Amino acid sequence: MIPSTAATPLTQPPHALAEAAQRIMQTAERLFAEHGYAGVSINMVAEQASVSKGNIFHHFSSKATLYQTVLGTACAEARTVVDELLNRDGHLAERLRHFAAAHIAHLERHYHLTRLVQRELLEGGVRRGKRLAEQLCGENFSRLVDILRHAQGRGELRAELDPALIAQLLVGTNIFFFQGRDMLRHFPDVDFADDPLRYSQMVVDVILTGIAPAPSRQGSS
Amino acid sequence: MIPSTAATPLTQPPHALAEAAQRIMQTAERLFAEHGYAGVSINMVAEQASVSKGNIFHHFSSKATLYQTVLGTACAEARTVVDELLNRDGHLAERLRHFAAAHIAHLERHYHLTRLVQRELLEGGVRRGKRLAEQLCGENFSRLVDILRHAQGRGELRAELDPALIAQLLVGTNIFFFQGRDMLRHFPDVDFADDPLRYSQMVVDVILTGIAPAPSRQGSS
DNA sequence: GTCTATACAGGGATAGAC
DNA sequence: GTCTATCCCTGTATAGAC
Repeated sequence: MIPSTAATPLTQPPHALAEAAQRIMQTAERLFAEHGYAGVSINMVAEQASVSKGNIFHHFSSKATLYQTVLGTACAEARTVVDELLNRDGHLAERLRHFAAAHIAHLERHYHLTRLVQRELLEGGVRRGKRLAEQLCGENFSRLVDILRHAQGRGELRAELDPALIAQLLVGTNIFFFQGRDMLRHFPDVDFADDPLRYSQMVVDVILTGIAPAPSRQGSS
Repeated sequence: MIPSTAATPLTQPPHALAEAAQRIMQTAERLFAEHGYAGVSINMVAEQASVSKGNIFHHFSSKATLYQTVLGTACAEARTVVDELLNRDGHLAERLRHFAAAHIAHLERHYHLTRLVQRELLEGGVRRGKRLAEQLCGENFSRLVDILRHAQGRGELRAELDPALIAQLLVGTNIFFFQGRDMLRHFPDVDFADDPLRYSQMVVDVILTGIAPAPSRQGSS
């Protein structure tokens, strides 16, 4: 259970942070992602960041503050990356393919952050879910929905579909890939567990055209 | 970090368990699901299950054993439920609709278990991922894949698609729904966060027919 | 089988020297 | 700004009474 440290702003640019503080944060990000909040001790962080325990409390007033700072800066980073890849035009199919590819690549590149967010979703409950919604994903999600809605206006997306659902589907399938990966590897039927990009392109393909055979439509890709 | 307690059999029918032990397990299931392994103390369990701390160690030799026993019996339960709903015939579309509805209802009914498995996926790493794959989901997943493969043979499913991917998509979207729910509630664009059944039916609809408008196809449903 | 008492380790956090 | 020493609490686990 993470005690709420008043209303610390979630986003906090790393301006002029002592190098020790940055090492602490990098280590903490990794450890929190791997073991969860309760599973990480300050001792662990101190050891692996090669700083003293007291030093951590000097930079971050408590364990909870450290956690929230880590989550916040990591979120800020994600926002800038995801932000730019929504600005792009062309036909919806191409844009979604590109988005999915860039998105899953980003998730893999920053897999510590990915796991951290997955954990936060799981542990955060409604209160911290709101925080995430407003400060991490809200903007990105809204833009994705907007794009889909406009495409719908142009007739590139079935009118009766909820754009928000499609957005959730696009993002969720990618995120969940990494969550199920360790299990998927052990399913003999699955051969895409080690190829995120291929996975995401296949998913987009299904989302675009469905699974039923459509003899009267030109094959995509 | 959960120490591995040798090779305890994961499935363990609750035959002739003292009622105290059952209370302990129920409480533990809930607490582990909510707070994760490291976030739960034996004191907490003892308190909320109204048994003494020592009594827990009498029934379960350690915290790790308690956790694995909880996970194991919960898994066994899930297996029997999911098992039966794959036996059903008719057109693929109808079967999948039925499956998705029953599946998401099951996940909601047993949401402690759902969260527990989500956590296990997240924290388990490759080793425990294998365990989950073999003992919890393996059978069910294989059967789902088989059904899809047969449907593919009958031409109800595009030939170039990987059945395992579709299976992962069906199951994953439902599981992820509950994970993202607390965040989804706060997105103004989202109105399905409180209606799992509707969500799952919309998802199946997309998976079946895709998002692109298809004037030349009869509407399903 | 169940509970009480207790040993022992490790956690978060603080005070104060350098 | 950084580290050492230390406090106090909580957690796991055991021994033994009922």
